[in-house]
Amino acid sequence: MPRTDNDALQETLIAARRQQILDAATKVFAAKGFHRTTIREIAQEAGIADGTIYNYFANKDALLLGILDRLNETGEREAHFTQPTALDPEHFLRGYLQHRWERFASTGIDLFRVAIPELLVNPDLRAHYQQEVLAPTFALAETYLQGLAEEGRMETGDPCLATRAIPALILGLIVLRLLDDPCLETHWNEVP
Amino acid sequence: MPRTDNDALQETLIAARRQQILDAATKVFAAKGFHRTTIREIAQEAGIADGTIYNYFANKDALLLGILDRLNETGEREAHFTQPTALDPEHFLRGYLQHRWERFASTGIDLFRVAIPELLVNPDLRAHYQQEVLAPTFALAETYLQGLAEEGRMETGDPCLATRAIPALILGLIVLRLLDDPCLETHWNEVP
Amino acid sequence: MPRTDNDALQETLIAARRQQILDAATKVFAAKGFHRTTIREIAQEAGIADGTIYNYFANKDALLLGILDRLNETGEREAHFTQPTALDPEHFLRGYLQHRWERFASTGIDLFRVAIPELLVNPDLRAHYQQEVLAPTFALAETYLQGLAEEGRMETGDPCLATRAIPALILGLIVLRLLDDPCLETHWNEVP
Amino acid sequence: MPRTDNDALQETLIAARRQQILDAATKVFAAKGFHRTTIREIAQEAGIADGTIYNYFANKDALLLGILDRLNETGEREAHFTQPTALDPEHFLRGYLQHRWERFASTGIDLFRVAIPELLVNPDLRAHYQQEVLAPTFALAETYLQGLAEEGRMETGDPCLATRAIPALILGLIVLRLLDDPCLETHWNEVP
DNA sequence: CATGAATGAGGATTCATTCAT
DNA sequence: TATGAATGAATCCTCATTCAT
Repeated sequence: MPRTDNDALQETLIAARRQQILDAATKVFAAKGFHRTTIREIAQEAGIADGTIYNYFANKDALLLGILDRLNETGEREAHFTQPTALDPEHFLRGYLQHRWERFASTGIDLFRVAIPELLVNPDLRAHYQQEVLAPTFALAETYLQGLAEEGRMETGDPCLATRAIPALILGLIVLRLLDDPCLETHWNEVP
Repeated sequence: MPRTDNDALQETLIAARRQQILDAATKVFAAKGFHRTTIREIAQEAGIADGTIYNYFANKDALLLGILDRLNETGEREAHFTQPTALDPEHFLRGYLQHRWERFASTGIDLFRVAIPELLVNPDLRAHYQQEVLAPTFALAETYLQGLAEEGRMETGDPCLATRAIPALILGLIVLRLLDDPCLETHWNEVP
Repeated sequence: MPRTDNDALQETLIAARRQQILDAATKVFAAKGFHRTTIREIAQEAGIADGTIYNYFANKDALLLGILDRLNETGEREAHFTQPTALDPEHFLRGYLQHRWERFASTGIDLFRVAIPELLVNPDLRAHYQQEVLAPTFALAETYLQGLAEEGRMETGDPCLATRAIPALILGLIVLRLLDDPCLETHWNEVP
Repeated sequence: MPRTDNDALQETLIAARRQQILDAATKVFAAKGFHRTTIREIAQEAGIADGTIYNYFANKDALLLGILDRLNETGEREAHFTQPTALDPEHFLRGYLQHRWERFASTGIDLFRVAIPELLVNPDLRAHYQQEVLAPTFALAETYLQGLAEEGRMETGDPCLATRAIPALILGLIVLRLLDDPCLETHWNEVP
């Protein structure tokens, strides 16, 4: 099946090039901010020509969207919540946090530095992210919490605020860390 | 002493004009982001000419610094921590939070939308803010906590992380709120 | 009335600057064609900075529109047709042609070199010009012709085609001239 | 002679491919104008890859030249003028016009839309066309007219201008038509 | 001090052309 | 020959900043 093989190879190459570009973009965006970064800088970081970027992304904004999509684990996340209801809540939470933490703490922190500023400031991006990522995630979490509450395994409060507390704490720590808080930089791994 | 009177009047006028410009800048920055906002837009919002802004601020960045300085309550804050050691910790904390909350929840949230993005991304600004605001504040808080711990009124843990927890939670909630989380928008006032 | 005076002066200055820019644009467009002309070249020809052009015209296309508007004499033209019905048609036609000829032959030929190419090729521009200039002009001419026909002073044919014949001839001569026909260049003034 | 056969076949294929490309180019140029048309659009219209075009034409300008050459009937035309001197001028003219008309009215009008704009604006192209096509054609026509004049079969005037009149009229009508004159669109076939 | 026209450096984006496969 | 990804020069336009009035 030469056609199929070729197509598959093509897609692999294209995906690889896209990743290469997004890696470069993430690095430079994180260092200088979205707006202060020029396409040329990204291209140089990626070791390609300016124009090549536009063979893979429609424009500079699309680079940001591509980066944000890397934060999307919505699909994966679902699995986490539905699997292990058997465990007691505390253990589950601890395990869940551990997982998220490792993921973000290591590779993801630069993604945050890139994503948060633009999300706060760009309404379109914000709406997109809210719909595609945050809303579904919190919906899942609320469902999960309600399940626990009905089983009496957890004190009920406002499920809405309850669900937000932990992510907010994490998010806040991340932001503080990104603000160069020296204490958090030192103790980052003890946080969980 | 007419000179002095005039000078005083002058300074008042200058300060007023600066506030007028910063108000306009905050409003537009919050709506469109720092980089997407033009000096002209700020001038129009303030009802003055473009060039006039440069009579009060050296450049566009200085507007941001001016806005950030409004977040500075370091001086005030010191008073809070030193005053009421007598009260029991929980009450104090609750009262302190209430105060901070009201302040930020109302007028301050837009300031955050302006400040956070640039702080995350602009190293100079970040260093400035870290030194001038965050470090002293946390230092005070740690001192306060240690005082409590020594008096045995509070379980000791890592003072560094402990101090960060509450601000991080608040910060995280603010960021989530700024991400248009519908739940937080609705329940914003019940958060504390 | 200082306000009024100032405003009037302002408008004069603005109009003058616009003319200055359009003059430069016409010259360079005619020499190199719309697309091969850069904004920088126009600015240099006009002796101003690149950006200044954008204080007076929204974009490069607007320069073209501005130039086309100079071809608009629709309002004036109306006067021509309504005035002198008394004269016999041949004299009128001759006089009318003479007038148009002098106008275009001298200053206007470059305008044509600029306008025709883009009109032929840019549908939006074409629609605009057809509606604003050509249609009204021909409508007037047809009305005029019909008046003559009813008075029996002229043989009737297809008024539509009849009206087009003379302008088409002129237009064709202009185009041939613009194609560097040596004969027409030599005898240009004898054409009428 | 296999070599020769192959070569002939090759040339046929090459010519066919060139025509295919020029057809596509004419279509897209006429719709969007030379400068607004990209090589990619032409390639897509022709159903081939971008690069393939460069195996048949040196560059984008060469496409235009190729299209213009299709307007060249100089060789053919010569035949027309030399053949039928016997007929009386009016009949000849009428027949000649009819022929030219049918040719241009049907397939050629798009060629004009492509050619005229660039001819007006591109000096090199203009010189080329003037020398190769217009000058010889008019020379022939003038010779023909002079022949008629000498035979006394036609009133003499300025032969130069006389020769230009009819082509100019046709050209003008074509341009008016290309400007979307509704009357001419309707009555196009009655024009001659 | 206020104004706003002028400036021109800077940057995103396009696209003709090349060339390795 | 055909392909189409890569290239990078070229250009329109924006906008922070200046300065004469």
